[in-house]
Amino acid sequence: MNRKITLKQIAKELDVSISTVSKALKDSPEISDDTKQKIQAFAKLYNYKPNNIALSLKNRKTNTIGIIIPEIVHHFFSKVIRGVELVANQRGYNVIIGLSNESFSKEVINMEMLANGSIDGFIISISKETQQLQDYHHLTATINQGMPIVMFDRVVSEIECDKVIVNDFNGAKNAVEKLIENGCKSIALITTKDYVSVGKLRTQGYIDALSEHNLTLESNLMLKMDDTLDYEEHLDLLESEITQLFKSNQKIDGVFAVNELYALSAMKVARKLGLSVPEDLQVIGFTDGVLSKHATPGLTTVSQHAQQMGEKAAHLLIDKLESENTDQEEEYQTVVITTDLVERESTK
Amino acid sequence: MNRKITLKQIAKELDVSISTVSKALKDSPEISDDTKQKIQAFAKLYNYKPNNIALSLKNRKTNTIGIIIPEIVHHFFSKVIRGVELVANQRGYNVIIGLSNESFSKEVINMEMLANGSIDGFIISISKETQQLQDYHHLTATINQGMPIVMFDRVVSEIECDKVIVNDFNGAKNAVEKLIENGCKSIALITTKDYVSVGKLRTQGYIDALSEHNLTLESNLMLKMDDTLDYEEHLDLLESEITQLFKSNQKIDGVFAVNELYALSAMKVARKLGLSVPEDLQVIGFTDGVLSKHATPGLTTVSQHAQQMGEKAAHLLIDKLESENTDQEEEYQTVVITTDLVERESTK
DNA sequence: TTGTACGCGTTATCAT
DNA sequence: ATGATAACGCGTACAA
Repeated sequence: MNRKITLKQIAKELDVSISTVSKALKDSPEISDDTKQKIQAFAKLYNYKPNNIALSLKNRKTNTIGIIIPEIVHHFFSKVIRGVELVANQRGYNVIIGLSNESFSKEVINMEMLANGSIDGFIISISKETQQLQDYHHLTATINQGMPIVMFDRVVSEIECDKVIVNDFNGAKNAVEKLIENGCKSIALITTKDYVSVGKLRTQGYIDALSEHNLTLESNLMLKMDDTLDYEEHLDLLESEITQLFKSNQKIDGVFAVNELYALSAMKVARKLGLSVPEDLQVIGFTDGVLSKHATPGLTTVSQHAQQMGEKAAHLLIDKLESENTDQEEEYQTVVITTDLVERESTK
Repeated sequence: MNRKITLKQIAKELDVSISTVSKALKDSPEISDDTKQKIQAFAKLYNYKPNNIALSLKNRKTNTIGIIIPEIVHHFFSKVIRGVELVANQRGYNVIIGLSNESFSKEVINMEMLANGSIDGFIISISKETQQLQDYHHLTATINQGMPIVMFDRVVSEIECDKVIVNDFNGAKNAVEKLIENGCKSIALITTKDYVSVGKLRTQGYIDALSEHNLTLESNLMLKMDDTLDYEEHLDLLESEITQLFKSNQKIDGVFAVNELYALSAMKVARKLGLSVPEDLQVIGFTDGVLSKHATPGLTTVSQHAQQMGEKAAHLLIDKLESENTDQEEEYQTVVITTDLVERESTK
């Protein structure tokens, strides 16, 4: 068991001072070639590596970024993490994760835990509960401590910081316009309750698309699901509500859903009711998931480019961290990632 | 901008010594109630929290565990992470992630980066490339440094450490036996090349099940895919190979696949060839993914309980970390998580 | 050319 | 009851 070796131990072993060792290891011209060689050889032999914690303490910089997300078992978020990790690694940073599990208190606790020196900055997408409570004191507190934050996807206008979002409004609008172009006359919307920021924007895109094409907005074509239930419960309720929706509005020939699960459920219910997709009913979902690709028929989706969002968020954060010498110019930017419509078999 | 306050600053502000502040904040009986109150109130006001990095340095303990995985955009691994994070948080630890992206060198670099003081121990599932190269020096080096490792899923017998695995052999065997019970006479296997440890074990389970039930093992019913290609390429090749398999062996009435993608592809190809599942062909896949549940028909699977694996791995690691006072009794355990057969519509 | 001293923030031990 | 000091591991300004 060869515990990690320290400068001190090398110094003692070679009978020189600690600073001599330190300098020798970074090839300082102050040290004679002789001793340099001796020390470097010894260090190599014992595989010396400086201790990160000591460096962090000394430099007041951990080279670690924290990412706080509501859920990790979710394609969108895991892709974002991949993007963050990719860029972080390239630029010499580590990534530490905190899961809020959609809970406000876990989000707060997690952030406080990490903010006490463990990391240099946050990348965060807030929990549903936080969005409902509209309590952002933990975010402002963190920012006030001089720790930069980058928010992504679920973003809050009250907080001043860098943000990375998707053009939810336009993405949704384009999707609905696609349905209209494809001949749909009666398009249903399946969305979440309004407090979820992204759901709201996508709903607005749907509304605008309809009105711009002179289609009347019918409130009974808009299904708003409560997504605070657990998965199974949610799924059951979802299917019964969609069944209800289709049965009481037989003219429906298009569906726009704000996420993958809703879109898939719509297709499933359609099949049960004997409607064929895309002939009788065309479906588009907003998502970056795997299910769409493997569904039958393949689901046409609005792709969110999650990994790209993660990459951009990481760049923004690290840029801020590494320019923090020149403070005062508190210029925050909001980067909008453009969505793409990925056409599969659920549309004509 | 209220930067984080330190003991030193409090001491200066209240005109006492640093150690007085430190003691007062932990309610030491050495300090008079008067000063304690004063100091505690002040600390509360400025929201004092001890700096984690300083504590880590002093205690030589970071209370952080590192998890190294090949890929995060994968249901199995993200569920494992969720399990690890859950337990880690409960027990006062943070989690830092490193992605190897199935590359040996990235795995090594990541581990070295974290091993220099950033974390107390590792939870790891090694990359395919590492399995191929059979180079485990980074693992032994880490262990020799006194840093505990827990391996999960993709495990190596040459390395002595705690391990968490799934009963790949039995899970596969049970699945194939299920097919046999359901009347299948000619069961195909879709698996990976042999160097992937889990694929090997599952293949062995298939072989044993057949031989125990006196079914002859036919090598042309065993399709071994090379999974080092990229996703799209892999998928295309997969489908053509499966098509080939089905066409040249028309008697096939059952398929056991070592992962979700292979099973789904089998169903897809079957549909194209006009075979109906489960009437003409029954399919079971080894997986913990989302696709199975939402496939049509729903795919019967061998569930791996990924989250439970993560939880167990975290407990093992933390147990070891917190008992390390009493060394010498180097007792390592291998925990086997039992798989379940989740029956859906792809079997009778 | 090498070594000493200090500081990063904290706690524990040992004075006063 | 309070304070000074050392130590965790490192780097660097300054002294020898």
